Amino acid sequence: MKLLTKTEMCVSDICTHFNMKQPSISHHLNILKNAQIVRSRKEGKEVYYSLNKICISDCCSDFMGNFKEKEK
Amino acid sequence: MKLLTKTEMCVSDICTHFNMKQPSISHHLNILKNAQIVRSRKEGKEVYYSLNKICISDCCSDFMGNFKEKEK
DNA sequence: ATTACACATAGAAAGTTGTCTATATGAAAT
DNA sequence: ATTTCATATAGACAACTTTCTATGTGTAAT
Repeated sequence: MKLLTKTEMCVSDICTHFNMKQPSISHHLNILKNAQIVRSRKEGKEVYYSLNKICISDCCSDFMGNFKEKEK
Repeated sequence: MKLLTKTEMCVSDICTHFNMKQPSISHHLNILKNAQIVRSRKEGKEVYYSLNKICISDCCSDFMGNFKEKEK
C-alpha cells in the first residue's frame, strides 16, 4: 500500500520491489482489489495498480471514530 | 477493541461476551497489551483491561498520513 | 492452612494465510 | 499463425494464528 502512495505501478515492478514471485504479488493485489484498497488499469500487456486513497482515508476515519473520547 | 470503547472490563466478562474460553481471551489480551493497544489494572482477583485510546488514535493518524493526497 | 476463584502459561490440534511451481489467458510483435 | 511477454489462476506445502485442554500462580474467604 505504501509503495503505491507515490505512483501507480505494474505487477512486475512490484515483484522486483519485494523480491517475490509474480503469482504471490498478483494474489495480494487481488485481495487488496476485492477490499477496494487498490484499483487496476490495463494498458497493453501490463496491468497498473494504484491506491484508492479515498477508501483508505474514509475507512480509517470511521475506524478511528470508535476510539474518540466522548465529549461531555 | 470496540467492546472496550465504553468501559474497562475484566477477563471473565470478555469471555462471556465472546463465548470463548478464558485462556484464549487472555492470549488475545496479552497480544493487545504488547502492542500497547490496551492497559491492565489488577483489582483483587480480577484484572481489568481498558483501551489505550491515545495510542490507537495516534497510530491511526500516522497511518492515514501516508495516504493523504499531496498538496501542490 | 485449606479451599475456591480469577487469571496466566504451556503445549497440542485445527484453521487460515502466504508463498511457491506449474499452467492458462490474452495482448503485442514478428 | 506463431512466438513472446505480462499477468492470472490452480493447487501444494509451509508458516503462522487461533482455539482448546491441562496446569500453574496469586488473592480472598473460610
